[in-house]
Amino acid sequence: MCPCGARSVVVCVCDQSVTKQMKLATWNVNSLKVRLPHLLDWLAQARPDVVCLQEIKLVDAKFPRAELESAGYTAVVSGQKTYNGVAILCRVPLEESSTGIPEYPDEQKRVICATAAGTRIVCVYCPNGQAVGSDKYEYKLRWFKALHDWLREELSRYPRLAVMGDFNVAPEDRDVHDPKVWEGQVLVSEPERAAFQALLKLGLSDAFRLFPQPEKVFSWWDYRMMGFRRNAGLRIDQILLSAELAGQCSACTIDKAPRKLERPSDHTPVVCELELPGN
DNA sequence: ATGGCTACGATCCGTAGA
Repeated sequence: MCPCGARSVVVCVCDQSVTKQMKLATWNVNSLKVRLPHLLDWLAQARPDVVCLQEIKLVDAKFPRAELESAGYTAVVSGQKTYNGVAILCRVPLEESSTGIPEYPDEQKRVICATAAGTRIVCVYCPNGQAVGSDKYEYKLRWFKALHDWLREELSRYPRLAVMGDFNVAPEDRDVHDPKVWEGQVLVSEPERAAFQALLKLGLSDAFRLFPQPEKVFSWWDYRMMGFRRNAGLRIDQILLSAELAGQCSACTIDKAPRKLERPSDHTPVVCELELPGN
């Protein structure tokens, strides 16, 4: 909005200022090969400026670069066959991109970051953890510690920082359709929630909780047991914003529409809007 | 009875996801 009161303008005729919006999104697509038609439709409809993708499940050579370029997006990719794989799509050029957590060697492609118009974007696909106490659960907790220590550095370097992705943690009971059923399970266990809270303590805000929200809004629903129809979901996909970006955030929503389509991903996009000061 | 989908890469079942 322009200070003169005009809404939804990039350049207002009142000439008092220039207002720019930046729309950020994250979506675990669970196979980019299968979901490409959904993604292209959603990009055309939602028109986000930056999109973080997780579980693309294909190698860089098979990334559908041409189709996404035709849709107006450049991309940086860290792909992997069958499992994991992340990418960032952007309507303006991406700079300073890198992959993985520095000093945390990992075969699994879970992290990619880049700078878009002066805003640092970190795309994460955090480990699932499989079951509390399993080897994969221990890996998840170690991985979160490495992410935490790295993000501390990244925040000091980039005051305009957004960490977006599938965190595989439902931060609070209100992010869980049935907390009794899930109590102590992977994705909601106390050590996982503590690891998520430690990220917030670095000075990041869960954008979704910056605003009043309806109850029982989730970002993932199990394919089984008619999870979506029963709204038996979890909010495990988040957008974390540094203080500077949180101050510019005007909305954060979860778009359920793609989850209603034929052959959907089990996750649906999380979106936030930034109001950038002009001039 | 502890399942139930979905994607993938390998077969016609196992692994993984969450």
